[in-house]
Amino acid sequence: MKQETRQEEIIRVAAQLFKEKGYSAVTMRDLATAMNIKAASLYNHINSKQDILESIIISIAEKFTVGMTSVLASDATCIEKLKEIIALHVEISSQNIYGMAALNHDWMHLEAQLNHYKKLRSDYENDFKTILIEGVNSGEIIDIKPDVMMFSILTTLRSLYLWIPKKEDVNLKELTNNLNEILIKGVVK
Amino acid sequence: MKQETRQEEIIRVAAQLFKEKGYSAVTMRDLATAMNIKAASLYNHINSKQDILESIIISIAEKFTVGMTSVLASDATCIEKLKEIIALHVEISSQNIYGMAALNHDWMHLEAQLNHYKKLRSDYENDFKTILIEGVNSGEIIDIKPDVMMFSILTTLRSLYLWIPKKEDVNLKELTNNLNEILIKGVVK
DNA sequence: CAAACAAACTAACAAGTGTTAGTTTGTTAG
DNA sequence: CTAACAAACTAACACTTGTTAGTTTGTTTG
Repeated sequence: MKQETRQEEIIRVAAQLFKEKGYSAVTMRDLATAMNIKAASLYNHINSKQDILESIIISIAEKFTVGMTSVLASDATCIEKLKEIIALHVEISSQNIYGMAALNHDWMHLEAQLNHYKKLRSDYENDFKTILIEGVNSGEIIDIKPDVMMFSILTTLRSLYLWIPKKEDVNLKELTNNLNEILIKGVVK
Repeated sequence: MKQETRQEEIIRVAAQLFKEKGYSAVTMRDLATAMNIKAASLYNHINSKQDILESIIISIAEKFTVGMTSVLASDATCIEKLKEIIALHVEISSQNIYGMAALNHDWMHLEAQLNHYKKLRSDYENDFKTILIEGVNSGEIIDIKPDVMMFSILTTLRSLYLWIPKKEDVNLKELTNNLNEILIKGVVK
């Protein structure tokens, strides 16, 4: 277990605060209080409030990009690729609960990195859609607008952070299995 | 078509701004600029920034409560009740796209009405879960944790505002049908 | 011991915040 | 015409914001 630097600690605590109130509503004094120091002291470790947001969001967004690249590379069936994506979201969300909140709620407050983030996101969505379209063409998947399917599945996966149990891995495996059932086969018996 | 009062106009424009940047990041001067007046002039029509947020969120939350009450009253099957809930979300979301953004992102910035909102939300979720549990008991619905099913379906429905087409009603009917398929029967063929 | 460093501090700033007070303007009703 | 009113304005307030400058404190290293 690598020791956390003071900077990483600040970013981690900031993400927790961002989850509760959002980036804009969290002040540097709030963050300092949570760290038990004064606001000015934060600047010994970080460059700006904006930098904190960038660190949180971009690092997670890039994890998704890496994960999607590996899903695309596999020669699994479309349904299996979907399951891999579901597992990817459960994995990343469970390990970055607070960061996922910032990614979902506060990406629009990015400045220098806004376009970078947007590109990562739209590439990800395009890859996702491509997988679905292949499934439709091969007959694996129902012939409904891929946009709607992607939206439906992806918004559920993106909201996992709101809901995921911080408990043991057992529950995460079970959650993944349940999501596989629900998102792919639906809820009807 | 009832004429919109100046106050309603301010609240409508505020909701649009809130959708883009969130409640905290929108200043009264931003809102005033969007209305082509000075910030102080807003206060001839509204009491406070907080009041605007309350108007937006509570009015929509209560629409959902009313809708759920009517779903519960029907003697339809569980699957049909689910479809009614889906239709309810498409209806309310399409008519309150900006307001839904505030409801989803900024409810935590409510002050006096925070507890009221939370109660409406948890009652709604309990009613939703009750419907699912009935479906599981009657064998209509797969036997997976109702919490996970509710979470999965409800987060998709709650995010509709991000995605709904502002186009014609035809598309809304089609969207509703597609969501019925995807959320209930899944995407697999 | 002395030098170096990490990490805290106090004090302050310029800009921005929601909001109030009091006033002006133009339109509507008696 | 005048009284009433809706709706805008200017000016200002007390407070909060992110951030900088310069300093102090305690620990680690040569």
